[in-house]
Amino acid sequence: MQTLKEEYKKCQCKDCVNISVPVSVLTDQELDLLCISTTKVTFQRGEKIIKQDSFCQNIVFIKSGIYKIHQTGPINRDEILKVDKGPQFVGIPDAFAGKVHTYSVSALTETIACMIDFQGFRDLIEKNGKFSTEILKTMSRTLIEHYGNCVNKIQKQLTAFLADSLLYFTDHIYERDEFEMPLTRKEWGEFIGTTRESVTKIVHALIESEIIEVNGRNIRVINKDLLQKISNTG
DNA sequence: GCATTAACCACAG
DNA sequence: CTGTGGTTAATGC
Repeated sequence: MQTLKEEYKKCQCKDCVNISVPVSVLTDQELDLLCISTTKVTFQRGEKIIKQDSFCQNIVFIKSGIYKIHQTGPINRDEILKVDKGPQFVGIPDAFAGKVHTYSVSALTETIACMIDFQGFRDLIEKNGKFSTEILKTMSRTLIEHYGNCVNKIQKQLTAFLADSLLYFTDHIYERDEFEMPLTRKEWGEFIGTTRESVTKIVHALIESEIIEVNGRNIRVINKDLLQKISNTG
């Protein structure tokens, strides 16, 4: 019987440095429930955290690391729907919508993920209204983001949308103007809905215009104002 | 018509 | 995995 007690002792959710807003409103008892339902796993770049078309058993809290959410479409082509970094929940919509994952989540850098058993998670949703509200808030935010992103993608020309992606990496992901692009050219193309060849060509045009400097995976934005302008003017 | 945008293809580091 | 160049199709003056 020491097992259960040990489990409780080992519970780290309470002291997690990446604790999310929803989890911060849980009671001690509920935190224990969360811990029992959670297993921490580390993923290397390229490894799938959630696999499209697989049985949906848990939702995932990305503790740290950069990941992509991607879906294989009807013509066997992968489209990257979102790139983001922890801390963040992923996979919640699938878990509540059906039994099967409709998209994959893969690590782009080393990623620490907390795999949370769906039953346990659902118990918390049903038990704690404040927790549910916070989860609903984060889900709403990402949904609105997706709407905006979708319209951008359709209306903007490629150069503008690629500029968007650069600004997304500098301002949101890395919060600095020089960074190491976690996507290959092919993935970058999948991210903005184009081919790797087009990415190469546009990137070169931006280098020519002295808007960015590129050294392999290393990218440095040197004229953000102009980049912003390109992003705005379709 | 002519120019621009971007996909597709093939070949080469 | 990337870069390059040629070709092709669609769209817009």
